Amino acid sequence: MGKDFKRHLITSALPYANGAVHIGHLAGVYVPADIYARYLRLKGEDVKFICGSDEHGVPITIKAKQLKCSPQDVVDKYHTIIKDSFEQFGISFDIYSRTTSKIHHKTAAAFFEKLYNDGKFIEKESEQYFDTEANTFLADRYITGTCPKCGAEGAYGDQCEKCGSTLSPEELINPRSAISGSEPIKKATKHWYLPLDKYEEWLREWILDGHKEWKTNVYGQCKSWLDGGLQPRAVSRDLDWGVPVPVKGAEGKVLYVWFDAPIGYISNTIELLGDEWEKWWKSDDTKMVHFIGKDNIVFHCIVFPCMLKAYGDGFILPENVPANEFLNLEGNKISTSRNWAVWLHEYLQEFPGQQDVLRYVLCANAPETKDNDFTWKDFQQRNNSELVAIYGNFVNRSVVLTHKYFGGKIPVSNNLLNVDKEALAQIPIIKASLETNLSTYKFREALKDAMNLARLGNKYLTETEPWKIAKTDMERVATILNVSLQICANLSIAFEPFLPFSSKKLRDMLNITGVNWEEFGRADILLNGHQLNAAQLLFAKVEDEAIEAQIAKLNATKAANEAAVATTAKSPVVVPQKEECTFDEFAKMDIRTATVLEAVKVPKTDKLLQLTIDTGIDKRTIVSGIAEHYTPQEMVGKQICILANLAPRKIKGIESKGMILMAKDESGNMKFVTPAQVVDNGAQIN
RNA sequence: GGCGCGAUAGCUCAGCUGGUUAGAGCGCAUGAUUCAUAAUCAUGAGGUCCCCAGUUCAAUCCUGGGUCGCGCUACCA
Repeated sequence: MGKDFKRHLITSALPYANGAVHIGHLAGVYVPADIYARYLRLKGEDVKFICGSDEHGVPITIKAKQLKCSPQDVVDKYHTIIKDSFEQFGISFDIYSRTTSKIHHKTAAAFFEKLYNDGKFIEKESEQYFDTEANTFLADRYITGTCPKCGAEGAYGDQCEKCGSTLSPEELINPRSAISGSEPIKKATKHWYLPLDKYEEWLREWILDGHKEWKTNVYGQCKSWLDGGLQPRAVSRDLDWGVPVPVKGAEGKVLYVWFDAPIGYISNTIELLGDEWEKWWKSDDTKMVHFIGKDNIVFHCIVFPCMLKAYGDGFILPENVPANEFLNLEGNKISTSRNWAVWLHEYLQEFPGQQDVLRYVLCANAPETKDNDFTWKDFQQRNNSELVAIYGNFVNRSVVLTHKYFGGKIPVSNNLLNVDKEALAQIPIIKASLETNLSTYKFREALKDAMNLARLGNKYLTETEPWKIAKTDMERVATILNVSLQICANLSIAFEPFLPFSSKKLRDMLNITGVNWEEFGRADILLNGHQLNAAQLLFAKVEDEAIEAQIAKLNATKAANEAAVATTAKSPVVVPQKEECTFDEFAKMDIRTATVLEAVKVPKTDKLLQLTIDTGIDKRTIVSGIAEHYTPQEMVGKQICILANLAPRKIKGIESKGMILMAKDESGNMKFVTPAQVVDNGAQIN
């Protein structure tokens, strides 16, 4: 905002190294970030574009277990795939490192240590699930069970991959340890928390007053968090994979990934620059921008800034956080677990040399303001009728004609007529629009600007018709082609941030090297008499077969998914028998019949019913999460079975004394258990 | 359930602080053209600006309510 920045630090979200990168990641984060970075470099700005793999956290340890290898093996595998595919795709990171690096461990530990020594954390004990067999605490991801929302088996303690709901371990039905398969118990453990609430006022001022120009989704999300009041957030976890907490008595604890990962931006900068790094993180004249997806807003706008603020020592804050929405694929959400994605490393193999096509389509269709849909038909159409027909075709026309009439030498421009002047005058106008759009993160619009330059070229050629004039006035033809070629040279600059491979190809054709933004807009980039190289096509048509093959591939995935669902429906996955228990243990449970007297929905909840029941011994209240399966009216008068002596618990402020026994099938339908015939209330069940 | 963001031509999107006939690209139709990867250029058809109510001389834009999509977040002893 008018501020004069000396350098630009650009970060893009660290991809999680338990899978490859797909078009959703690219469209949301890496393509826009790369365009931005390339643009600034072209302008001669001092730029560092930082990224790396995020390699800690529980999902990776689980993946390792599934694959029967070490977590290190997992991250090695995916880090390599991700790094290679980014590189081939032309994402121009200055460094792509990883959080398992020594330097990151050292940096992250030191960061924690300073905050710890400065008394910036609070310590708290809490109850966590603990696996008695494996003798270890269980992170959310290490607990599996039945999803309470969709009924799918194998949901994780933090999320169900089938239906995508966010969960907490307590919600899982029939929780099991992912390590031993046993039923976990609750146990107290100590952790450190960053008291975000202490930074609320400061955040308000910084974001709500100071950054009204942020995208509405980002600003609104931040405001929502701040208005809701911030809570202390745990920064450590009981786990053996990650950066160990550098404090005495913290054995078996590591930094929580969200604390660890953003420090990766810093450690990767250190790895890249050595002692120079501080200039990039601690100078007011550095402009830092985080490119992320919308699910990451809170970490980059609230949590990480609090960490930097707590650390102090001159750390700068992001100037902007242009978070994008999500990209869907053929009408459905992209899903790694369901393999519903277009994987970058597969695309690179199946469409060799066509990086720019995907870059173009993902930018043109980027989810900047709302979720968007990627379809292969659209991909084909944009390639064939935009890249090939407009941009590629114009360049081809210009170069082919020049070879035909002037042996491939730049012809001399003579008297410029009005048409020529008008065409050339458009170039700086387009440039200005590009600059505005790029600097405000409107990459879709910016790409349109660049395309308009190619349109201008086609229009110019059609209006001037050099192939007709060639019969009478070669001098005029020389001027026309000179102008056309100057437009081509400008195109190679305009498209450089978006389509670097094609720009390079175009420059090779024009036989020029190097580009800089400064030249953009000029009509004398190519000198008279300069020899061009042979014409080659900038873009190839994408044939129907290629698209059909991709769609067939997706259909196969869909069929496989449906088959998997069908199989589980036919032969339901039955949860294995629990650990043996003694008769005494069973006898401790007081299970008996009861009748529902009243039932009401608990206000402001989706799933809770408050039931008044007659247990034979008393009338009591039970809160049960069955509102999605039974209406209150249905429940009244029904005889049910309850666990009567379960320790009472407050749910939504209501004391619930006991639990209703429910049977649940594969698709998540819950049915209460009832005696075959009505019996007296309070009848014991053994 | 709470909160946030979105909803504008067949598709993808612009529409600044409310103001005469709501714009662009692609697709479609018609015409022109043939240097070019049957590419290009011109013209045109296409919209209850999600719905309802309100404020206003005037609302796509403001207010209230609702519907749908997505994200964050809460309850399941």
